[in-house]
Amino acid sequence: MGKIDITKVWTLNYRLVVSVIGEVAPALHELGIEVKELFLLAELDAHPHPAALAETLCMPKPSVTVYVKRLEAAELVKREIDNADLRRHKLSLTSEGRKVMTGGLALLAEAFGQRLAHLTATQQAELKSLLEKLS
Amino acid sequence: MGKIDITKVWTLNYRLVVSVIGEVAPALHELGIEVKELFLLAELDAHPHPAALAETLCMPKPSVTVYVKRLEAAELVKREIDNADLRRHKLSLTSEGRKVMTGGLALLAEAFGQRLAHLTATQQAELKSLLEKLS
DNA sequence: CCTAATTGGTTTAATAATAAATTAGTTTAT
DNA sequence: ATAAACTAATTTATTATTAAACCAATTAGG
Repeated sequence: MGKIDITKVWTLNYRLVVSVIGEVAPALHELGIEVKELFLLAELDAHPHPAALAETLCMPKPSVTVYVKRLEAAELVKREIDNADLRRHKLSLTSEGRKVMTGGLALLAEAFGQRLAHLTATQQAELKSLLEKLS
Repeated sequence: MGKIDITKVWTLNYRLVVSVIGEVAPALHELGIEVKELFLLAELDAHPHPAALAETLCMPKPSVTVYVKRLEAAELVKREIDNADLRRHKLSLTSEGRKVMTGGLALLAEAFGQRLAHLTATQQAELKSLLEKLS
């Protein structure tokens, strides 16, 4: 069992990710959101404050500001002051926002699922387990 | 063996990718290149024409134009007319460009390798094999 | 209590990325 | 030959992203 080529593994995975994103982007655009906005919506329940979203999504805070502004203008996200800490903005999905998030994740799952379909159920579970160990 | 949650697998993997990129970006910047420029350099031997790079890297052609211009200005890439098809630009790494590419990939391998180190050699090989099936 | 240091978020100013239109060269079919 | 269709790459004009500087609220230490 020789050492694996790290760069090769990286490249395989990176291409997988960018190609799925490229595939899904036009359909998301129909839904009215950008790819990163979907990722933000998807994390909103778990991380309802801009700073936490920036941290989780590995993006700069000003980017979160911009996305949240747009999503708020589109009435997919609601912003309130957090009474526990008046600096914070407590974000939440509107019901329309939740619908768009669900629909967007379905599109993503469809595109990524087409790739995963090349694996057996056991292999899919194995992949998930390996990725969990990498976190 | 129930069905796996596709979105969960996606999220695990997406975060892995963006966090490795975020980790490597500052070091690459020291080297004088951006992350995507490294990916472009790394594909240059295999795909020496802009259109092929755009296709392989899933990026629009004008982006390739911009990156190649910068890399050429930095003397990391050389551009020639392809005598077999005069519309084409045949790109190649300069010796400095190859050095930078090698150094950049080493930084990437270091960062990604730290994650992979959470897996045994067998698991790493398994991951590689699964990703190959997904291509 | 104050003041300094931190944290949360935004704004501004600048750079990065890209869609749409364009130019240059090639191929195909008369 | 030559017009039409096609392919490679670039340019232009616009939008997206972000670093740096900022303001407001909070917390920690005298």
